[in-house]
Amino acid sequence: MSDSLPVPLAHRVPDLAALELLLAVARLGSLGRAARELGITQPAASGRVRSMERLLGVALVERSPRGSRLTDAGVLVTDWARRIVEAAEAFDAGAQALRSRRDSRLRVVASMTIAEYLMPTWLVALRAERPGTAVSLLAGNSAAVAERLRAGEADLGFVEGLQVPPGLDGVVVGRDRLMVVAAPGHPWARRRAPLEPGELAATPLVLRERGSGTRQVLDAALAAHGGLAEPLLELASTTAAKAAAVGGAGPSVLSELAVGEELAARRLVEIPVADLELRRDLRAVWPAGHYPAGPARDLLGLTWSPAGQRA
Amino acid sequence: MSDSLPVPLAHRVPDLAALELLLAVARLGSLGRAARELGITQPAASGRVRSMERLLGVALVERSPRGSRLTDAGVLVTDWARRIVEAAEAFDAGAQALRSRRDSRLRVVASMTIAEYLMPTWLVALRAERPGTAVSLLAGNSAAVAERLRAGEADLGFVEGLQVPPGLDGVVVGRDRLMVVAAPGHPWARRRAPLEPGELAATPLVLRERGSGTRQVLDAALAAHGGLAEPLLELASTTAAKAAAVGGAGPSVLSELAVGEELAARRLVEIPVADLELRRDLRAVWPAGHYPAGPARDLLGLTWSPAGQRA
DNA sequence: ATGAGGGCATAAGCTGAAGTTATGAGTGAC
DNA sequence: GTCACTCATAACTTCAGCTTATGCCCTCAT
Repeated sequence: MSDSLPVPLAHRVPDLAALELLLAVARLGSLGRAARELGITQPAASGRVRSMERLLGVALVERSPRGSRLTDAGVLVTDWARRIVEAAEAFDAGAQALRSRRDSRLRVVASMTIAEYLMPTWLVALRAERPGTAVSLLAGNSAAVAERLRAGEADLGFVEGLQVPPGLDGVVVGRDRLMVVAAPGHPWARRRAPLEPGELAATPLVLRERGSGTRQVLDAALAAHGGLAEPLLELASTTAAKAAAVGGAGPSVLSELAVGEELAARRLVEIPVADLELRRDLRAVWPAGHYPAGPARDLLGLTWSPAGQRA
Repeated sequence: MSDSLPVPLAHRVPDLAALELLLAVARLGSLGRAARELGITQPAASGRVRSMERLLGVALVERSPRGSRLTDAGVLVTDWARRIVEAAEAFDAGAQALRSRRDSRLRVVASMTIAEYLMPTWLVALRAERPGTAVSLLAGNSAAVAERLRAGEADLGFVEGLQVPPGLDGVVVGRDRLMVVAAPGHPWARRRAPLEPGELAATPLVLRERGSGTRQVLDAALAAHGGLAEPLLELASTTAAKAAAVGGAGPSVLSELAVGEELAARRLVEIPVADLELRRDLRAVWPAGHYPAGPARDLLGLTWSPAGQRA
């Protein structure tokens, strides 16, 4: 009767190699071809799929002497697997940029929020379009971004802020909105009327520390409504603030980029606020007068229309 | 000079167990505590983190005699890792529902699109709110969903369609929009003026097969504009159509749910169309007169406000 | 018909990654 | 000074997963 620890996720989900193989089988229609593509032997591929089916308790692939097709369940599983693999690709692109510090053809500096939530996608896109461009990524606040660019230590920067830092030129590549969020159990989640700005300002919140971009925007927006109350908690990272809010510590104000997953899974709910503009621009920036060329221009081109603009 | 095969992703990205460990270290502030939480020994955790750092070529954790904190790079990597782990959790929730066919407390039938793109998130949310609810999931078209519900073989269904199937009651839980998409290199991607419906109707497209929900909506919307031209390709799954469009076979019309990732990464771009309503409702449905109770009601409650409504 | 080729499964053997236990060393609290 | 906590290192063990070698099944071309 061991009250055993919860089985870790890794023991219930096939590993990346297996998921990649499944995608290859779906695409190529044969275990053997998929095996060749991944550089393993056919029996290895056969075994991987079999152990994956055993793990999941569902038949995924219909084998026949003329090839293999996905079963109905296999189609679903493969689509879900694709999500994991895509997240892994983004991870890889980001990690590679963290590693290649020096001698990169493109040196990027970005604010934390952008580096966390947007950069991996951009890097994947860049890799697809210009394979072999070595990118290095550094994260820091707006001042640090500006500093590095002016010192010639970076080719392209990204900041979220109210205006372009002095000495730099830039273009808006997207917008971000701060949202008031709370755990679904919080009283605010059951309100019918939107929150009044004054109410928000007067309530102790879970916030990032003073000096963060998020905090600055919020301070500015609430200055006209009596100013921000003393925070309930002051945390050093977006993730920590999010975790505190999910855990029910109190309402928080976070970037919509940061809470997409939490909203979708209902771990947080958005609290509408009346008449409060919490948008901020996301900008690509570079040293004044030096419009990006080469790889920097390639990356800039990728950031113009996608994701961020939808809101 | 072996022109070696590309190194598979799995060799460049740490495995799930390592990523989970990293998240635990970030949360708990100590390798040992994280190890205990995952049911392994401290040296094992220490080794896992070390090999992860070796793989990525970046220091992730700052060890000290009183605990461990993430480095700057570690914070970024951890946030990227969280995405992978969340995708894996969704995968697991979905897979578990595929497995437990019989003797489940909640039997769900859903259309393919909903099962693929929305159900995993809902299941994760349900698991968080009502742990231990055994769910079984079956996917099929609208007619099959209705059939199972009427036969009492399922407790709750989800369909995307223009109206509620006969014999069922339902509520709208979200909306979906079909989008015209093309590879970034396609001439339509460089248009300035939006596409005219007549133009769209007259162009051979990459489409799902006749009978799919997507195809029906498109047929109906273009009936007034001369009807759909003979398709360029007719494919059996959304994924196949998406892959063909990404590969440049031609423009396609797909659910916004299906193409989020591709748009963000610029593998596809949306082509605006003038004056064409391609929305469709996503509905939860149940046998007429039998409003869901128990676990079915719990799940229904989760689907009401999140994701789908934003558009 | 019959052989070639592609597809998959099984069996036997090997290897290495990753776990365990056991231990030591640094740091801070009391 | 000792206890309680951290983490690192070393030696040993185990087992998952690979490879090679084979065999069967099916289809298609000769």
